[in-house]
Amino acid sequence: MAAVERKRGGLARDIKGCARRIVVADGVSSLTLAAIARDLGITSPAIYRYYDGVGDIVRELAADIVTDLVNAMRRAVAEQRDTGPKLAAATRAFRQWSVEHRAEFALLFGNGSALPDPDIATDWVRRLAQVWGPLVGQAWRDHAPRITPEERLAAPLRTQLAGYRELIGADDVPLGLVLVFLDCWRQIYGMVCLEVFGHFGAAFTDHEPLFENMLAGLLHRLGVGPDPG
Amino acid sequence: MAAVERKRGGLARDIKGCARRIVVADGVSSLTLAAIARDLGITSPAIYRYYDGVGDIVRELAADIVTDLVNAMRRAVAEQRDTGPKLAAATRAFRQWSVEHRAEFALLFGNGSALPDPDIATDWVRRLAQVWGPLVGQAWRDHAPRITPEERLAAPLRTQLAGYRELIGADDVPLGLVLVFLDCWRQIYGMVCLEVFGHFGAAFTDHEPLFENMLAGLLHRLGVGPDPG
DNA sequence: CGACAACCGTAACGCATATTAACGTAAAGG
DNA sequence: CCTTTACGTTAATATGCGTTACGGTTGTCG
Repeated sequence: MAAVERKRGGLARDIKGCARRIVVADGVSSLTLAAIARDLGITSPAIYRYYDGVGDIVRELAADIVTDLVNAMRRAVAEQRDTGPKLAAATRAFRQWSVEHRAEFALLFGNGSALPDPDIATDWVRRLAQVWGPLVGQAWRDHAPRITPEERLAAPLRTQLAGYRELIGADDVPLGLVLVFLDCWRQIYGMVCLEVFGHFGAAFTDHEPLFENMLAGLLHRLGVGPDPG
Repeated sequence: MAAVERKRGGLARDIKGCARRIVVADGVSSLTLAAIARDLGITSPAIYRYYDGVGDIVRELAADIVTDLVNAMRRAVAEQRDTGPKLAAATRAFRQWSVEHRAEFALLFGNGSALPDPDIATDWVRRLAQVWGPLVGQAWRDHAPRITPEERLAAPLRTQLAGYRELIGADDVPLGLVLVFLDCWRQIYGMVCLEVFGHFGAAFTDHEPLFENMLAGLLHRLGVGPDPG
C-alpha cells in the first residue's frame, strides 16, 4: 500500500512526509536516515537517490514548513477586509499555527544549530516580513499612527534602521515606522516563543489573554485599534 | 598537569568544566561522555563515578549556568544606587551575558529538548524573576507609574495574572503591575533571543541601538525614565 | 605492616548511525 | 526484442556512543 503511493509521486515526497512526521513526533534530533527508512519500509541507502543526506532533508523540510506558516497567515489575512483586522488575523494565525505545530516551530525558531545553513534564517524571516510589512505600511498610510520622527531617533539607531530599510527595499517609509515594525515583530516573536517553548513554566493555564493584551497594544500603536489602557 | 588539578578538587569539577567547554565550542548536541573523556585524558566509564550519565551532567551544568547569569545580573545591580539605573543595569547585564555566552544561553533558552527535565525551566525562570521582580516593585512604590487599573483588565487576563501573582507570592502588588512585569520580561526575552539566535538574519550589524531603544521604553513604563518618543 | 577503600583503566558487549560500492530487477524506449 | 536507464536492495566499511563487569594501583588508616 505504501508502494501504491510511492508509484505516483515518487519516494521523494514520501521521504519528506515521513521526515516531517518524525520531527513532529520525536523532535528534529531524532530525524535520521535510518529512522526514515524504518518508518517507510525501505533501506537507508535508497534515500541517497533523492537527497544528499539528512541535512538536505532538513533544509527542504524547513522551506516547506515556512510555506505552510506563511500560507496559514495569508489565508487568515484574506478573510478580512480592513487593515486592522488583517493585521490582527495575521498575528493570531502566526500564534495559532505555532502552538499547533510546536515541533515545526522549534525547527525554525529553536536553537539555530538545527538548521544546517544560517542563510536560511535570513531568507524565511524575510518571507514572514512580507506578510506583515505591507499591512503595516497600509496602516501607516491610512491611519497615520504617531511614530517617532527621524530626528528624535538616536544616531546609532538611525544607522541600523536605515540599513534594514534598505535591505527590505522599503525606501518610501520613515525610519520611525521601520522601528514600529521591528518592535511588533520582536514582541510577537517573544510572546510566541515563550508560550511554545514553555519558558513561562507552569505559570499560565492559558496564554491567550496575555497574547490578546499584547496584540491590542500593537494594534493601537499602528493606529488601528483603541487605547487598551 | 591535569592530574595535579585533579588531585585537589576531584574529577567532578573537571568534568563539569570540560562539559561546559564542549558545549561552548560545539553545542550541547556534541556533549557526550566519550568527548568529555577524550578531552580530559580519562576513559568514559570513569565518569560514572561522579555522574549518572550525560543527562545528569547537563542538569548540573544548567544550574551552574543560571547561577552565573543571575550573579552577573546581581553584580550589575549592586553597582547602582537608584532603582532606575538598577533596572537598566540588570537588563543590560542580561543581554551582555547572553551575547557573550551564546552557547550557554542556547542551553537554557533554546529548544526545550536540550534540558532533560522540564521542571528545571520553571525553577530558573523563577530565579531570574527574583532579580527583576523586586526592582519592579520598588519602582512602583517610589515612582507610581501609570498601570492599568484592575477593573479595566479583561476577565480572562485577570484570571491568568492572579494565578501568576499567587505563584510568585506577590500578594501586595496590583494585577496591572504584574502585567507590566510580564510585558517587560517578554520583551527582553524576545529581543535577546532574536539577537543570540540570529533570527534577525544579517539585517543588523549592531543590535545595541535596538536594545537600548526597547529598554528606554520599558523604563519609561516603569516610571523611572523619560518618554523616549 | 597489612587490610581496606577510593579511584581509574581495560575489556567487552550491544547498539545506532552514515556512507560507498556492487548487484539485480523492472520498466521504458529505440 | 534488445538495450538502456531508473531504482532499490544487499553487502560492507567505518565511526561513535553508552553501559556494565572486572581488575589493578595507590594512598590511607588501624
